[in-house]
Amino acid sequence: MATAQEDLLKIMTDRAAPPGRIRNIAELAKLVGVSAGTVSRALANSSLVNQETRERIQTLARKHGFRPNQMAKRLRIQETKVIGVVVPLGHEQRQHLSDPFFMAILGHLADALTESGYDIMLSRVIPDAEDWLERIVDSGMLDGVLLIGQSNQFEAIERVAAWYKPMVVWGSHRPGQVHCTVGVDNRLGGRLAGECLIGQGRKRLAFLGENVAPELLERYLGLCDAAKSAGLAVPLQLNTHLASDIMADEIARHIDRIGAEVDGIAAGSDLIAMHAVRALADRGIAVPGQVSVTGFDDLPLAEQTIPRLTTISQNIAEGARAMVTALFERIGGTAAPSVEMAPTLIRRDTA
Amino acid sequence: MATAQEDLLKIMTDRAAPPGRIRNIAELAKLVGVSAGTVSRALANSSLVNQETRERIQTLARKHGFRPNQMAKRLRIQETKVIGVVVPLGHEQRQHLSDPFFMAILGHLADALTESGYDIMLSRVIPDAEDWLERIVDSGMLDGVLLIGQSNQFEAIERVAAWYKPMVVWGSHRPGQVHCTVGVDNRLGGRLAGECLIGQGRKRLAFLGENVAPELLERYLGLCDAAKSAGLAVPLQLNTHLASDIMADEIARHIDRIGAEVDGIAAGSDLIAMHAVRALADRGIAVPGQVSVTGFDDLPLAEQTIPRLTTISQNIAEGARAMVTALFERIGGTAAPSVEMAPTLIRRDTA
DNA sequence: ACAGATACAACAATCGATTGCACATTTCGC
DNA sequence: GCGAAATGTGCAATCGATTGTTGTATCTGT
Repeated sequence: MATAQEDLLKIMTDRAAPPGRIRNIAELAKLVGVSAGTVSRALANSSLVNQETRERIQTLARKHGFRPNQMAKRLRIQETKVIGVVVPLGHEQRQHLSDPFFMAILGHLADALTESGYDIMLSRVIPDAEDWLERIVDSGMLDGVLLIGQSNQFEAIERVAAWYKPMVVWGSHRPGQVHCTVGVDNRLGGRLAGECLIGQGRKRLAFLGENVAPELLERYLGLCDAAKSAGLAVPLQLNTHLASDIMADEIARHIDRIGAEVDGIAAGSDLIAMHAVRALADRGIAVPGQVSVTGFDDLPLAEQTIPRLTTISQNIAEGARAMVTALFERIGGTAAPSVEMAPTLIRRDTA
Repeated sequence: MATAQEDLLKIMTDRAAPPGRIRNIAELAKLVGVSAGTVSRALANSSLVNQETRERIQTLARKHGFRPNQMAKRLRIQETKVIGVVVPLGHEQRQHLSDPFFMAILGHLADALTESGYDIMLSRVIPDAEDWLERIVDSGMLDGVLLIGQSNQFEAIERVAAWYKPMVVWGSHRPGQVHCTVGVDNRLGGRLAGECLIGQGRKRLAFLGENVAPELLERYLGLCDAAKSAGLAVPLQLNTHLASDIMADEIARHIDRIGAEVDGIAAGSDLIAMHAVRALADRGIAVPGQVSVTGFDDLPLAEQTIPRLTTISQNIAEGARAMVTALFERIGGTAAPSVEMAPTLIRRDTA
């Protein structure tokens, strides 16, 4: 006696396999009256099989809604047409995948990859295990890997890059590194931000961000460069987490604490800048009247805030294209080099 | 004589397979001196194989950095542990994957799915071919599918849902539909927005959005309900595209055209609302002084704009969880029903 | 009419893992 | 010391497609 649950399951299973449904090439072959090999070739439109038979097979396949199993195909072909897009969250486990910078670049990557017939496998990895990257790269499911950000995993990335070539990383390029990166010159970017602030007559600078991820560290160093050139004191370094929910509070506390000590803030990202502007506005501090603020990234939303964000542009679209191009070259066997793009200052309303 | 290119290729290939590298279970088996089956069981930590042998195999595997090919495993197991997350862009081909609403929900889905040990395959589909969804569902690569939005593909979704059960869709629920949706009551949401505007004394309402996707249409109808109840004229329906770059211009033009005719704007999404506020501010029209604006979605950034957006909250996090829960039930064989969540008004600064 | 070329299609190996079944070796009870 | 149970391992089939090789008609030219 079947239970209601079993009945339901049965119904669902039956539906999932309606009477005429063909599950694999062998079944279709039997139906048509040819061998599996011929069906395979026919579906691939190979000229090795008679035009007439080919069409007969194709229409029958269409009629029954048959599509060859990709898993099997890819196992055989040894090519998956899947690219892994990975966000390592080493130092910042609470950072969310919905981080706007990540999402912006993911969008462009998705566009570029789908156009080339690749699928995207998304992983948000918290590198708890030592071999997190090896596990991804070695899974046999991916033709290549794109890493968004280096986090604090520089060594792990280098280790894998030594033998796994089809991998491109968004981030900073250190001299002598093995892995292929695409990114902007973060130090120059930081310097541009600093020069912009200094150009507005700001003298007491601060950097709002963190110093674990190499990218952000470099931005801070660039800011220091600018301050030094102008004969100003070393800018403050204020740490914030990158998870959007706690970031707001942290920034608010920073603002409360530093108060009038600072008149120019270079934020590590647009998101951080937005929170800072928000916190300043809440306290009646005019931006850019009393304090100037710069962002970093030039996300689409930097233009939509009120006031509009002055920021350092990363040209994310171009960066994504560069990553994909480099990756394809590497999949093809060419040792594509790293790309470093020049950041530009986008002057809007906050500085 | 090898060319430089070939040399490079050779070097890279060699590196990709360092001397001691094990490529499959058979090789490892030979190395250990047991059969492939035993290795497979050992790596799965099966108690069927002697503790000692098991450990020997495991340490050897670790030493050589061997990891079984997932593609082969999944083909055999008939379970992929991959969920497809698909954005159909039927009526709005230019809409970008980086649409903030999509990104927000994707982030939460990614969190929920990775926690349960599933990978995510991302597809941004422009449904040109009739059978786009069949192709995805039938690829044999996915254990289940999550669709973000129905676009104008209601029929295609219904057709597939008739036989493919492990699929959950974010969107509106029409009476009698087969496919399982999770979403808010969009009509009620529209009504709430309308009531909010009317409560501020607004009398000449407009809806900014489009009327092709069922979700947005329902929001407009809800707004109409509110207007009718209050004895006001039928609200204007102003179409905009959803691609962020053209949206800005379109909205600006709408604002220029309707000018003083309208004093309350219910936007179809937070993004649209932000652009509207921006356009109004650019023209010196005070928000909410002269015109009130409501958004829809309650994205994280709705709270970060200045002024903060008054909006209808979708509770995206909860929605994402509901989608994943329903999907898992369906994968397990239970016919999980649709979920309709209640939207709530979040009163901030723009209305 | 016959050697040789051409066109199709079947056969079987292969991709790399999993797993039911059979078989061999201990271990144990009595 | 013998049969039964327990334990551990190997063999071979299987998942579903692709593709090199082989084999058989059919066709071409002379």
